[in-house]
Parts: sequence; structure tokens; C-alpha cells
Amino acid sequence: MAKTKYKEKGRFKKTERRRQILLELKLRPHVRISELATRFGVSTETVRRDFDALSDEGLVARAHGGASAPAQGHYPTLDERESARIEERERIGVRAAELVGEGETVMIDSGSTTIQMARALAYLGTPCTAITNSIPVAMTLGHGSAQVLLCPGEYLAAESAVVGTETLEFLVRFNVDRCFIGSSGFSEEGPSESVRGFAAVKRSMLHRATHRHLLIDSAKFGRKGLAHVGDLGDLSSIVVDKRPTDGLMRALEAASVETVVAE
Amino acid sequence: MAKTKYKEKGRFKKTERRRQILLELKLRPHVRISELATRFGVSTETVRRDFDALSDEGLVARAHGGASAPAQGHYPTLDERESARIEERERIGVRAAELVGEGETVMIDSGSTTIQMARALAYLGTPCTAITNSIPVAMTLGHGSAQVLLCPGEYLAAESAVVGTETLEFLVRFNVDRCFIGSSGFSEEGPSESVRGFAAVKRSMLHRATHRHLLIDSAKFGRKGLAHVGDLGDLSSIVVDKRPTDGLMRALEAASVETVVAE
DNA sequence: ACTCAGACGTGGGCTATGCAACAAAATAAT
DNA sequence: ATTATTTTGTTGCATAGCCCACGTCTGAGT
Repeated sequence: MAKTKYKEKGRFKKTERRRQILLELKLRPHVRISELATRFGVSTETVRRDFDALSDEGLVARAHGGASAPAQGHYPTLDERESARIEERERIGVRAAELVGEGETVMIDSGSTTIQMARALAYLGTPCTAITNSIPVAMTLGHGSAQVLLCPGEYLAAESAVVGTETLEFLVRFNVDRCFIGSSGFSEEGPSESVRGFAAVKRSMLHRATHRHLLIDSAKFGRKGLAHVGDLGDLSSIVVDKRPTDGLMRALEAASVETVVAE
Repeated sequence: MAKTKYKEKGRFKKTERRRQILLELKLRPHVRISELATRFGVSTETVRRDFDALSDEGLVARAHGGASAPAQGHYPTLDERESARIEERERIGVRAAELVGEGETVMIDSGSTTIQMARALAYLGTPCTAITNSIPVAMTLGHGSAQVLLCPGEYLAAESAVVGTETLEFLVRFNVDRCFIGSSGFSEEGPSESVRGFAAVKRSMLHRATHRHLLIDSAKFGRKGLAHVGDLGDLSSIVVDKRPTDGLMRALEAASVETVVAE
């Protein structure tokens, strides 16, 4: 109880300092311990303790000698398994990016796998027009040879993407050659998504594209998310890191969905 | 000439390594020299040289012991003068953020001053709805108590904002309590902007808002940008760091524009 | 007033990083 | 094949940062 009271009233010095750190990191990608120690007139140890505390809360990313702003987009912990997953997603992304032809128009969904694809596409430098509701995708492609149209909508910080009726209204105004979507689950019933607003966006993209690609990590095979995105028949192809298991594979063949295995 | 040829063909090792660094930084906010040196099987000096090169190109932000992803939005060099300017912009931003009442709807323009305002507004935690064409503004506010509507449009990487006909079409659908715009110049003739596409967006925001605020740094007084944004009469108030000089001040009074001096 | 927990500073031993100059290796140009 | 250029590695040293333990100070609770 005593502890809580301390916190409630708070030592101005400490909370204010940490607030400053967070504000600073919105302006600059990286701050140094030594620098802040000088500016605040405190010892480096104090700043170090601040960084550690903020880091525990996930508000900053610790680095040697300083701290960086936590990545935009979403990024769970980067433990062993996650890093491994990233490699698989990268393979999927690369393979998917190769599907885009020069001068084509594409829609790109939000999600970590599609971000990987955007990276690969930026690297390939394929001139094309991309429509997306994902901020990281827009930012990644925007530096390259692609023209990027960003969808309107309500901004969701957790996903770094926009959703909502504005997004849907916007999408129906376009027809594209291809769309690339991800999903949080994929079963015989088709892709499904846990974040409800996103399911509608993915569905809308599927309706506006001639070729419809699902980028899906094998870890999600068989998993069913909250909201149904579409049937297997709504897909032209899936880009995966591993061949699906028999049951799913048969369903895919029955629905004449092409399976593209990356690598 | 010989030099160019080397570059053209390129050493795979180097370019590939640097590409990996950039890719890694899209996933993580910070990478360490020592870590990459191990992973690539090269010396730390080599990685350091890579970082320096990438840093010169503005593709990464150097840090002690590693490098961070360059900040979203655009931040020119942080030399002495720029840092000083930032303080002034921060004052302007804080003052402007105080103008927003709870539950109000606002439009926020793109630009470094408005990013500062977004920071201050996020800090204040004023519940409100913001419509913006600036990615950094959306990302900053999106984490807080504000609801953020992002405009559609073509994404301009250099400004981290969207522009174009889609943006304009979107804006006319809304009416808001206030708008906050910046500009690259400000004279007796009113605000002006060097990036042509942005002038139209700013103008559109001015038309949709009851209270129209211009956030302007005193260094821009008297400067005239390429495109005219609007007349002095189109503004309700200007938020500045210093009182304008006589000639401009008189013009402002004649147009009954309120002058808010920050600090 | 007294007590005590939290916050901060200090000092020392240690490791990691930065920097610069030079050597070695790889590769393109001739 | 040889040379020129670029890239990378190595070495040594100065600096910066990390970590730990302990001492001091402040302010809240009693």
C-alpha cells in the first residue's frame, strides 16, 4: 500500500524524466545514456535505471549505450522461435514478391508476412502500383520504385494499419491485378482472422483482384480465427513455407487453389 | 570512371550484407555491431564501416554500439541549429495542443511542427478525434487517447504523408472544430507552401474547419513558398514562437487574425 | 521526531566500442 | 599475368558503457 502511494504521488523527478525520454524518442530514433544524463543533470546510472524500467514496460528498446524507439508495427518478443519464424516469413515474402509483374496494380494487406513481402518487393524494385491499408507496407514500398496508395480509415496503433468503413469504401473504387493477404488462421474452411475489422478488409481485397494470393505460415495451418475471411474457392493461390498436410492439401486441390511453396 | 564500374557490378558480399542490415532494421528497432559481425562472420570494423556508409545515406541512424532504424517521418540532420529550432517548434506545438478541447474534432496537417503538436497532444491525453494526412502524426496520436482517421492518398516517402485527389476528396466529407496547418512560408499575403500537392491539402483543411490555426516558426516570416495556400483572412489565429515584425503584425491585425505567442 | 523504503550518486573492476593506421586479401582493369 | 583499387582484417589504445555494491538523501508513514 505504501508502495502504491509513492507511485501515485510519484517523484516528479523520476516520472518527468521518463516522460521526457519517451517524448524524445518520438523525435529521434535513438537516445544515448550519456547525453540524457548530462541534460537531466543526473548520473548515468539513473538514466540507465530509467531505460531498464521503460524497457521492461516495452516502451523503449534497450541498446548498448542508449535506447531506441520501439519498432513501429508490431513485434512481439524476438526470442529464438520468433526469429526462426521470421526467416520463414521472409521466404514467403520473397516468393510472393516475385509474383508481381512490372506495371501491375496490387493490393497488399496488413500483417507481418505482408510487410516481409513489401520488403522483398522494394528490393526487387518492380515498378508497380500498390494499394494498402498497412503503414509499414506503405513506408517500405514508398521509398522504392512503387507508387503507393494508402487507404483511409481509423488508425489502429497495435497493428499499424487502418480499418473501418472508410477503408472498405475506398477499396471498392479499385480493381487490381493481384491482392496479397495474410490471415491469422487457415483451415479447410478458408482463411480466418482474429481481429474482426481486418476480416472485412481482406474480404474486400479478395473481391477486387483478379489473382488472389494468401500468404500463410505453416504454423497457422488448421488454426481457426474468430472471423471467417473467405472460402478456399476465393483464393487463386497460397504461398507457404511448407506443403500443407494431406487433409488441407486435398481440400486445396478440390478448390483448385495453387500451392506455391517458398524455397 | 573506373570507380563507377566497380560500383555498377558491385561486390556481392558488401551489398548483400548492407541489404541484410536494412532488412533487419525493418524488423527490429536496433541492431548491434557485435551481433551482426558474428552473424556475417566478418570483423566488427567491417560492420562499422557498413553502418557509417548507410548512415551517410540516411538509411540508418548510428548509435553507440549499433544502429537504429531511421525515424519515421523525416528528420533532417540534428545539428546545432536544427536542435534549437526544434525547441521552438516544441513550444509552438505545446501551445497549439492546448487549444484542443475535449471531444473536439480536429484536422492536422503534415510537417515537423505539426508532429510536435501531435506529441504534445498525445502527452496531454485530450480525448478527441483527429483527421490527418501525416503518418507520423497518426502514429504519435494513435497510441494515446485520440481517435485517428487517416486520409487516403498517394504516399510521399520524403514527407511521410499522403497527398493527391483522394486526399482532397476525403477531406471534403468532414467538418471539424479546428484545423492545424503548417507552411513553409508566411508573409502578408498569407501562408505558402513549397511542395505543390500539400498546398491543396492545407487549403482544403482550412475550408472544413471552424477555427483555423497556422503553426509557424518565426524563421519563416516573410518567406514566400511556391504555392499560395490562402489569405490571412482565412486564418483564425497563428501560433508562433516570436511576435511578428511590424509590417506583418499590422497586416494580421487588419485581417483580425489572433496571434498566439508560445511561452 | 523516528523509521524505513525508494531514489540517486559514487567508485571500482570489467567489457565493449570507437578510432586510426597499416597489412592482407580479393577483384577489376590492363 | 600484373597492376591498381577496393574491401576487409588486425592491432593497439582511448573512451564509453555495464554491473555491482554500498552510502546518502529524501519523503512518506508512524
